Amino acid sequence: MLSRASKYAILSTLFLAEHSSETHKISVKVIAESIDVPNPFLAKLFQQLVRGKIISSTKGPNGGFYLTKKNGKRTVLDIIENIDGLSRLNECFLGLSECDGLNPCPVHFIVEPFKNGILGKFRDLSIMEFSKEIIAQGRKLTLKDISTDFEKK
Amino acid sequence: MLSRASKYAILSTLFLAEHSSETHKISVKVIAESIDVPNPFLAKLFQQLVRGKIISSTKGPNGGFYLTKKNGKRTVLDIIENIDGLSRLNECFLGLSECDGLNPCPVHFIVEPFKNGILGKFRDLSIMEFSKEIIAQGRKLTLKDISTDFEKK
DNA sequence: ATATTAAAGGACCTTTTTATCTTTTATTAT
DNA sequence: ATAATAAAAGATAAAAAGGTCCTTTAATAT
Ligand code: FES
Ligand code: FES
Repeated sequence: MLSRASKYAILSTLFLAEHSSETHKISVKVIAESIDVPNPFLAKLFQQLVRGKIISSTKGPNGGFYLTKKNGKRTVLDIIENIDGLSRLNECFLGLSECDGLNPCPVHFIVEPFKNGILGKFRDLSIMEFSKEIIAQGRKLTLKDISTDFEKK
Repeated sequence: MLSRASKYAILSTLFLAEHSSETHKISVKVIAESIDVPNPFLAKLFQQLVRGKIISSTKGPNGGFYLTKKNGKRTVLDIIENIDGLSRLNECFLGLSECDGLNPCPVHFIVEPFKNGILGKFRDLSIMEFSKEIIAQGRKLTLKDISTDFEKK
């Protein structure tokens, strides 16, 4: 449904929301390691997110990526739109050319409320609001296998 | 979430459920054209479904693919398992390594009931039951753009 | 028996997605 | 000014998914 690229972009942007600021920029390297995403691939994604004004960057020493207040008001849906385009979110679960009530596939009426739920959340909450929710719930958004953390302990 | 291959396989098997029988076998070509799926690609998928005993085939004149009574008792989930494996169905929507309540991603509690709904339907209904539902509702499961049908009219 | 038909099997090709590498450009601390 | 730093840009590569083609095998109608 979402490409890996989108997922990386979402998690990384939420990471910036939580850990960066205009006075504390973060390099791709740090982010890539924190959430366990391939470094140069993430760099590419970030370039595109910067062009889409979803995140911000500055070059040079103490440079890196960060969110401005304005950036924080963008939505997760903006990220998806920027990376994957919106069409992928609206695909029929079984591949029919149209996903709507006109010629619904056998699972359409299970899929539709889910889609609306996800879409609503991605569209109506800003990145910053989204992030606050995550912090409040004490979640760790990393692709690292958390079980390895337990072992290390 | 599902590969295109799985989707093709599901729609094609449901087509067999509706249109084939032990005395009326259908060739890949006919099916591929009916639901608008690439012919040789579908042939490969069917080979695999036959090996998985989800559909049946006979070679030679009047040969083709069909469902036995036993085949009809298999489930859509069997098809998915046979083509994609089950892991793809259980992936976290945002790519976290585990999708469960332990470290749920921000949309986990929207995703989970959906997954359960889909999974339940795919697991608890046999292919034949599934098909009857579709017939009762008068659905057309083809990948063809239906709007072109309107134009042709 | 033979020709015909349609699936099975295996090799191969294309496109898309994911990932990497190298060079250039901008920023800033010294 | 200069060196160091980090992103931008662009070219390339590897992997996965999707799709095609050709030869072999099995079934059957004649
Ligand atoms: S028509 Fe298939 S999910 Fe909507
Ligand atoms: S943890 Fe992300 S969907 Fe379940």
